[in-house]
Amino acid sequence: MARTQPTPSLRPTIRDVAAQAGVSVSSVSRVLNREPHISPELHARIMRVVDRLGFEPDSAAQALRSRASNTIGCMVSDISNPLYSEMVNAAEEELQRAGYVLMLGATRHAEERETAFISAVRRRRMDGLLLFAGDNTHKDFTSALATLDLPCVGIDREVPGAPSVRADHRGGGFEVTRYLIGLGHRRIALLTGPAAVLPSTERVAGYRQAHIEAGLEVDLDLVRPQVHGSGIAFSDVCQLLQGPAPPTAIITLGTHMLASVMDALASNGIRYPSDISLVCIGDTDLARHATPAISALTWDLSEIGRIAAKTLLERVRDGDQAQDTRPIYLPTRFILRHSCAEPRAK
Amino acid sequence: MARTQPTPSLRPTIRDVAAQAGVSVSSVSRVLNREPHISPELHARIMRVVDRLGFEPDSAAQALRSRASNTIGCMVSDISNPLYSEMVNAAEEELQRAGYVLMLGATRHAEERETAFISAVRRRRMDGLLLFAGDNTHKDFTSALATLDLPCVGIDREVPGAPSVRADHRGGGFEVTRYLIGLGHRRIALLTGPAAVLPSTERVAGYRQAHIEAGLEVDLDLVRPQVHGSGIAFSDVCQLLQGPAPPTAIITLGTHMLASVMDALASNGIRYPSDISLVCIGDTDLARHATPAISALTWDLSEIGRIAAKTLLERVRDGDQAQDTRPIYLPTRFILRHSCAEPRAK
DNA sequence: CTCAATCATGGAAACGTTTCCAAGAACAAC
DNA sequence: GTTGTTCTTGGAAACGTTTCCATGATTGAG
Repeated sequence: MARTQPTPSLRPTIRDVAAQAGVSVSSVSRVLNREPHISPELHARIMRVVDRLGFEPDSAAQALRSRASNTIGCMVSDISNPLYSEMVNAAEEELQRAGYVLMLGATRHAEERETAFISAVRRRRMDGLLLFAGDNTHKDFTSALATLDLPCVGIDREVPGAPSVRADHRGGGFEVTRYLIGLGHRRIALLTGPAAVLPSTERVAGYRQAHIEAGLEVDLDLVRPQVHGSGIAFSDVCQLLQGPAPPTAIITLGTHMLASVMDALASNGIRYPSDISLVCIGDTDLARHATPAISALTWDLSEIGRIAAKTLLERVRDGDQAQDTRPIYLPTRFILRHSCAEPRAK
Repeated sequence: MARTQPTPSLRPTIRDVAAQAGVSVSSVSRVLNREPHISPELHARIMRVVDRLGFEPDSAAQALRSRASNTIGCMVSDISNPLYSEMVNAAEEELQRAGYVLMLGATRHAEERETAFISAVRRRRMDGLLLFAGDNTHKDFTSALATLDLPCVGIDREVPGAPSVRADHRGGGFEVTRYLIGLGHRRIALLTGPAAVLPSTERVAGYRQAHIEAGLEVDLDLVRPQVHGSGIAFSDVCQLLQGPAPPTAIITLGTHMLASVMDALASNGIRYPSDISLVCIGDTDLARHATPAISALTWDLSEIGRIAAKTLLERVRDGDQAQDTRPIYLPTRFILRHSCAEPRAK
């Protein structure tokens, strides 16, 4: 954090441009900001000098004076998760096109890093905030966020007073569960993310709903929210398989988790679809190319990222009048492959 | 870009703190910046007010005055590529720990977006720049970069005057090729990224070297640099397989490309390892869990990201004296699985 | 022809920090 | 007791923009 003594800048300032063009500083500013009431001659004269000098206005000075930094914050728990990186990628493209730069804050699920990022957002005068799925029980974070008073958009996350863009995880969970129930399964394990994260909450809700509609009880022991990382699913699956009433079907996340579920099946000598049915949430190369190929629930990640970015930009531009905070839902799609069958007769 | 009229800030400024504590503004600044020669009483009095008011210094003003933004730029072609997102993730962690924020610029392989990002780096007074692998024939970008005069670190990329952190792609390419040659293969296809990107260049060099050491000719028709995206590998593989002298082994990138190579094999009725041998570069869930499992070349992505970030931070802190620009190499590791065999006797 | 409105520009005051400079107090050395 | 140092603090000038206000030149309505 050691600050060094400022050296005289080598870069031309707006004053240099004004001097060389023989006009006032405010005229240069007006030309650069495309304000009305400027004569063509003045415009041409100034732009010539701007080009010749290669003048680029200083963002810090602009932000200081005008209170806008052309910067959007992006808070995500784990950018190395392909689900997130694909959404971030699409969002960044949209923001870049509009002249904004994306500031990335990876929280790694730690609330202190979430609140720290909020502080950075405020100090840096970011113009908007993209909030990706995260633990909604973090109270300190929620209250820090509330003090922010900044255009926000939630992605697979509820944000008080802000719109959100979400895949229909509840509907997806429902559809997959209903499909498995329809095949005759009665003990369906659900391996999903941490319970306090919206997609998981919704997924479990869909799962329950499917059971209720079929008149079945839900055995909560079969619902296994996984802490982050890939190691845990393995032992959970082993435990379920070796328990007194093992599941006949497993629904699991496609990213990270699917691989360790497959490992667990293999090390217990269990094969799909004959011994157990398998569905994964979030399509992956692995799901597509495993043998047999694995049925998967999928949705358009890029589209979510794009819509979120566009929605946020609208709010940034319109200021406070944008009060439509209804969530935007994107459908999921169930891709049937060859990983499911009727359960074995007992 | 429409700027609104600045409203009187609700947030306390350093002046408010000074007034409430009954001290001068410069004293507050000194306390906040941990400068020496401050009496404990003054320190306590100021910090009390800082805490009570929840004062957070404004980054724009700091950047304007001190010419440091505590911001690191990160230029990457495609953040949705798991190879990159994992490195970025590790780098971000390191930077965050040091109090820096990462500004992401995804170029999507377009030179205009590369130069635009350089401009953003300058305008925003970023303190350093992480440059991920990209097309090294982009002259406009190279010259724009040269004018920047900022601490940089290349990742799987050469940057004039700056150190770089790289996996030993040449060694990896050599090792894999030698292994396949050792099995008896004489026609080994190499599907890699665009030729002008360092890892591909190096990989091809290793591939050639292995051929030369074995006294074999290199058939350049077998070396297929792929343009970005996954579609192309499919047709390239089909073309090779259906050609007059099809390869008996394929080396392909693990990310994106492996899946379409497998598709191409399947649709030509060709099975590995019996009909053809297969190795992928960059380990993935798919490589691990395909049947048979696919031998893969791997390396430590997180470590690369961490080292790059640390190296950059050193350079940012030390200013210009850090003149060691030797590349830092990380080893690759070849994981033998069951996707290779001796070529069929003709 | 007058008076007001609009246009086109310039001057200067912000924005919120850091840092230079000055100055008094305390302290040490002679 | 004088004379330098070193501490400790305050005042004020930057940093590079945007934007308010002022001013003279046009224009238009009556």
